[in-house]
Amino acid sequence: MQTMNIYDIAAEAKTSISTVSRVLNNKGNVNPEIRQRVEEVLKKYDYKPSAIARGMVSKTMKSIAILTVDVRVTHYARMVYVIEQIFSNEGYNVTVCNTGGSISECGRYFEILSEKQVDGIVLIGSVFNELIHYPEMTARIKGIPVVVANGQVKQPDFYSVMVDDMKGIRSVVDYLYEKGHRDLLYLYDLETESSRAKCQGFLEAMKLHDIAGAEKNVVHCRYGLEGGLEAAEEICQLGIPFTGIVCGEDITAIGVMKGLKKKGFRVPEDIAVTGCNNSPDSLICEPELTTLDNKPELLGDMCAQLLKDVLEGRKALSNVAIQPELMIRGTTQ
Amino acid sequence: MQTMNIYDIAAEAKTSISTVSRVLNNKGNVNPEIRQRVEEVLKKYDYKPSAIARGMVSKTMKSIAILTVDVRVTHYARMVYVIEQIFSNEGYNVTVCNTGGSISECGRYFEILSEKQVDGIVLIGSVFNELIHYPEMTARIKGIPVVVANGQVKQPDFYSVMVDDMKGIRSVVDYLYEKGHRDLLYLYDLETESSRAKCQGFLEAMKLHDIAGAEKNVVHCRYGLEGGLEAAEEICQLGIPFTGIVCGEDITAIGVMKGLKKKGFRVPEDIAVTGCNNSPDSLICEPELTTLDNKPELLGDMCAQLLKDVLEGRKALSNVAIQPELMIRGTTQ
DNA sequence: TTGAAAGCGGTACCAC
DNA sequence: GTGGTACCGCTTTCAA
Repeated sequence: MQTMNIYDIAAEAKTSISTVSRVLNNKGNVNPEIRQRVEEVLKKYDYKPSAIARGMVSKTMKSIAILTVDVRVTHYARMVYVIEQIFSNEGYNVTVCNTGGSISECGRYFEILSEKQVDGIVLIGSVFNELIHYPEMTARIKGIPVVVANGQVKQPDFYSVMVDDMKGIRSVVDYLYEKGHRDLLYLYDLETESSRAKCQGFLEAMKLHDIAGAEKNVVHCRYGLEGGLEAAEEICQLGIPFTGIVCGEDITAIGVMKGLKKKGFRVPEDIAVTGCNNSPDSLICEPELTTLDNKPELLGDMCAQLLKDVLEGRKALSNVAIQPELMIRGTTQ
Repeated sequence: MQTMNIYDIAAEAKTSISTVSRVLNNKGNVNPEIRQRVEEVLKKYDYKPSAIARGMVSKTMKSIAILTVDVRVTHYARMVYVIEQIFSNEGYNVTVCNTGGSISECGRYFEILSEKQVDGIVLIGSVFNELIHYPEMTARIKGIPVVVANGQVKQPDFYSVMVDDMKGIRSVVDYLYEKGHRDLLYLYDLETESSRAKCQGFLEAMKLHDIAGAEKNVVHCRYGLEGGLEAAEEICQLGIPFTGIVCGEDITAIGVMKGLKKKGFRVPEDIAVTGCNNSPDSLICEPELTTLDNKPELLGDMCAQLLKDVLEGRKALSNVAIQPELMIRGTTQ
């Protein structure tokens, strides 16, 4: 049994394809008797209309794409998950693209996605801010609505949901200040808009607390556990003139903590450590990590809703920024 | 400027759509002069052929789907990543579906995917073994090749790449035995084919070492950190008649370890703990977790290659099973 | 209420 | 080499 098309169904039900189409989509009036006949044939062959043929006329396959640096990063996966659930519920399918942070990879995806006429795109990660410098890339998806999660690309059809990273880190510093910490180090790894905002939040908070010279206390290291370990090494060479280390990422914070412990320092007794992301990792390490929850699920949800609004013609420009929330755990006291 | 189609291009280049199609696909011979003309028009309008229209005749949109319980689980995300990279390199796009482990969700996805005529499907996770009991579900994707990662569904068009979980756990027990352990507990959480194989591996290994009554030492707990903590509680109530705990999942192992430490037990001095998956988590916890590396990247790679083989008409039935490898770390001695 | 027919934007076959 | 044309499988308009 070859796979049936609408003509076969019409023939077997002794009617026209127009009528079959009508019962298929519940559109227009159909004589109950004929409808009955058609439905029987439909069932008999377990007929499924071709989404491709349908897409040919409707100009949409009901699909969206998510571009992310790497789904293996839990923080991104959490957003991908939420967005996928929301859109799959509406009959969309969600294609996932790992760009590795490379703009040219991103461009390659844009090309394919535009040929496949996806309905919308979600860009996860503030790396995609760079796109603003590559109009020849964004030109490839002209007309396709794009939602950037925690990033802004000021171009037509680009929308954003922001996370207030700056304020978030400020609240971390405020908290540490309250706890009596004055000598804080800020450790960042990735160099994205988001990490810059965090860094700025650190500096602003220090200034607000009248702590001078905080600029010297901003240090860069490689991303990840290894990066954190290396950073701990360096920090120890400075003789640890700090009572607290504020990190831009949980995993780096965890690495730093491991490194410090290896060197004989106690966390939090000798030195406090904080991370950012409220990742599952932060509950695995010991002590559990005080971290900034930037609510990836909420972010993903808001991105999905915003994109849906745009696709369905609503003009709901979400301007609210997500406010991270401090999760106080064992690495600070 | 409306988006151009092949007719517009042909008109502007003063030729026929056939010729445009030829230069587009580099098929057949085209007079260099005309080709030149066509290419100019193509460039001028930055023309992109519609993949949907193309799909209409070729019956494929060059897309595959990956079904997984939950991409937020790093172990799955690692496979998704690898498969996505391989297929996107070939011009495919990869849609990701989170079934939450529910067969009916899986069925819903099958329906959509079959309407969209994906070229192939990868099922990640041995939960999908259940499908064998739901022929009405698999009927929905009749004709679409499916590769199951570490699972087997004996039906036409279903292919498998297996991981030898049983042997893997056997090697864990062997190692612990060598280290002098005789009283081992096996802790499992999920109830999948894979977890059953692991459990069987445990029992077989114990039998091979002439340790009787191992069946009583198989305990179930909830999945995850919490589950592990609860399990530790229970185990402590047994008075810990064990010197080692073999776990089916890293995260559960980590939970158990945390729980035991809270109760004053030392790992590995008082009790050894092992996990399974060689997840990043296993490097975060302290001490670092001895764990079975079941090589998700390799598994993903092999699934992708197998699917490609099938799609491209090669009959490369991969029968080799992946052999997990023991990563010895700090939780055993 | 129904059906014929015109697209949708390509591919591929077949004359010329 | 080139162009006409018949599909691919639907939706939609328009007469009947």
